[in-house]
Amino acid sequence: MKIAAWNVNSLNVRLPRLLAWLEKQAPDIVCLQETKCENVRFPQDILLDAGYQSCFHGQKTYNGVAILARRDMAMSEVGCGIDDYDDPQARVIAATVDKIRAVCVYVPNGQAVGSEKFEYKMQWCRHLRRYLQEALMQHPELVVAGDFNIAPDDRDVCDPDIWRGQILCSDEERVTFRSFLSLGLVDSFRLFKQPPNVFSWWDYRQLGFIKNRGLRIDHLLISEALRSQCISSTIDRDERKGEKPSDHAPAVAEFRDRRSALLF
DNA sequence: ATGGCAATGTTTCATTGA
Repeated sequence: MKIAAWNVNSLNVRLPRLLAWLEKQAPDIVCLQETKCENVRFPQDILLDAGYQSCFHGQKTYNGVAILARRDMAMSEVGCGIDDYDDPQARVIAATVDKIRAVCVYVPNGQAVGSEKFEYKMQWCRHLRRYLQEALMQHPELVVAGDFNIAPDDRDVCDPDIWRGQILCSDEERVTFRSFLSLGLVDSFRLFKQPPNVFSWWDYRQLGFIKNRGLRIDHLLISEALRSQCISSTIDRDERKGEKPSDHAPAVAEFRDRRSALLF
């Protein structure tokens, strides 16, 4: 079982690449961010033809999230947004897929430390934490997948000295990231020995990808109940190559086959 | 010191992203 998180930076533009990627990687669950796609325009039928059902929470121009699941899996309990938090921005969608609760998140960027958008990011994250705490109580097998817009520590930053204290890397954001983990979640990527300088986002400008000047800001956090089932967690760097890539590469976690386990 | 790329709609520029 493979679960992925991918900020596609416009589903409309990325659809050909998404379809090719689904066929190549055959993930079971995919959490998409920055679909920038209103619900009425969501390419539900095309994805169904490709073998995936979907739920989506979009808006015009900005943000937008969706969860894809293989058609033969059971998807239920779809929830949009954070409960008891009126957020005009479409940044969260959750669904239960074959007993796993998947929460797809697009954390605000924050623009600059101390800015109004930074305060929104911090407040938003406090609401997300409360929401995840509740979700964990109801669903022990939980995945929080998406674009967190936080590089958890210096290993996740191409040039820590340049980025120190900057947006995506500030202490306040890193404390916030750890506050998610303290709920009983773990960064699946760090469960495994990883090579250095693995990132999930590279600036389109200044040959950022060629020079590997990136950040690891896209994450798959998993609950304790899923930890022992997780067998790998990687970034599909190749997806950042070629024609019209997203500026983010997908994060993919693989889990031991659950179907046999369900028999007992 | 600034913008540099890409996507969107308010479209031939401004805004946003990270």
